[in-house]
Amino acid sequence: MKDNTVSFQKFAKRSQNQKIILNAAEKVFAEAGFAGATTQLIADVANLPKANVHYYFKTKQDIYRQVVYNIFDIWMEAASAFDTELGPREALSRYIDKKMDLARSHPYGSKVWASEIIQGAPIIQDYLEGQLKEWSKDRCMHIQRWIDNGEMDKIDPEHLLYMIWSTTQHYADFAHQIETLNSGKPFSDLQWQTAKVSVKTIILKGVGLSLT
Amino acid sequence: MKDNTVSFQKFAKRSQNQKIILNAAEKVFAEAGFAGATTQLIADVANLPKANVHYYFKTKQDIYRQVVYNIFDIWMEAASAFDTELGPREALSRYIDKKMDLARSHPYGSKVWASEIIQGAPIIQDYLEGQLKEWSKDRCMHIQRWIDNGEMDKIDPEHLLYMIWSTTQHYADFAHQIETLNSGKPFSDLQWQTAKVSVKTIILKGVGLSLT
DNA sequence: AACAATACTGACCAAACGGTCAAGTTTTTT
DNA sequence: AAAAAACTTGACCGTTTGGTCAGTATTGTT
Repeated sequence: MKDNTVSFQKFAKRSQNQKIILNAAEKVFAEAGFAGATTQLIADVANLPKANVHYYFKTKQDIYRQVVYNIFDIWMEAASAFDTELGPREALSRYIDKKMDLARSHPYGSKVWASEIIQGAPIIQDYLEGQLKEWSKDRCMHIQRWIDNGEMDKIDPEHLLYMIWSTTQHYADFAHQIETLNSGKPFSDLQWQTAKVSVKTIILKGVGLSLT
Repeated sequence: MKDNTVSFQKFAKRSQNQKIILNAAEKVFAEAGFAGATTQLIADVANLPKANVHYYFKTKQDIYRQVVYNIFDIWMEAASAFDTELGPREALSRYIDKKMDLARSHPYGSKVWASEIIQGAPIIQDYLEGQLKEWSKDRCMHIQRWIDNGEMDKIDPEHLLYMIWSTTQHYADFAHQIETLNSGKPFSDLQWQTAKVSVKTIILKGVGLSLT
């Protein structure tokens, strides 16, 4: 009983501080890029001395690596919302919903991901070639099947995926631009809802599916 | 006659070297981000000594500023392809075409632009609030008019613009990811054409317009 | 040919950075 | 209670970076 408690607390402390650091780092990496992010700034945002940050993570790259891995995990979890057993309308609709929710709830993560890819995926390349490629191929295959079944228009599945990715992530990555064009104000609940509906309407109709 | 030649050559030399530096810088900024780009690396890519780079540009920020301004100009030039006098189908179709061409011909510029916005537009904010906002408002107004005229579906014009921006720019900004999913090979001419057609087909049909 | 203006460059420097470390404190185990 | 393990931190250090500068070479002007 006592042992369990102790062990748990030990684990909790370490894990908790790492989480604080990673959250701070995600924000700093998103706003400054990998090179522009300083360990000092990450420490400041985490409200810890710099040396303490280095106690939990050996190098800046290690922090960055962990941040990117976490993002990839969240992305892959959302990817499972693309449930091909539901049929094209429901599957695509739910997937877009999930990705829009993610754009709103994890804007920093999305930005870090975007920067990582823009700069040639120096860290995450393995995952792109592995899990992401596998997932994409599988989903493209199912989309093609729907097309062959006459359930939707003849569209190159690959480009449909890219359109969903780009459009949804745009609301996170380019949030600053969107906010500027929105009189400097972040989207309201209603505006997010409108965005969601607009995206789903255009894409679903665009591939020959109705919304309802 | 002689004066003209001399003046021209003087001008040409300065302007030519600046162009070499800016081209190198665009690539370096795209691949490393602002902070990760070193003046030494820019100089190496431009095949010049670092001190020579600083002879033409006082600071790294000055180079970056110029690169971003140039990109904005190119973007605004493409924006004029959105000719509202043509009617929705032609206007949107040509605009998408132009943006896809730009994604292919100026991938570095697009990446620098994306990074600048992701990081909060520290340099280009004035232009976002000025020219870009004006342009967007004007185009949204015209789209709304088309909708009111029954020429296309009732879609929030703002989100239609975002979809076009994000989808087209995705082919530049996420080119590395796309290439990875394409067996590590860059898009062929045919694949670019397929991409163009796919994007136009989905978006145009998605807002109630046919391609032909 | 003499002069002036522009172009070029190696050597240098202060500042900032990632990372280390020794000396401490707190927590856990025995 | 005392030993061990984990955590915390200010001070420090080698390296890298943006930027300078003095001196040279080249080009243009008179």
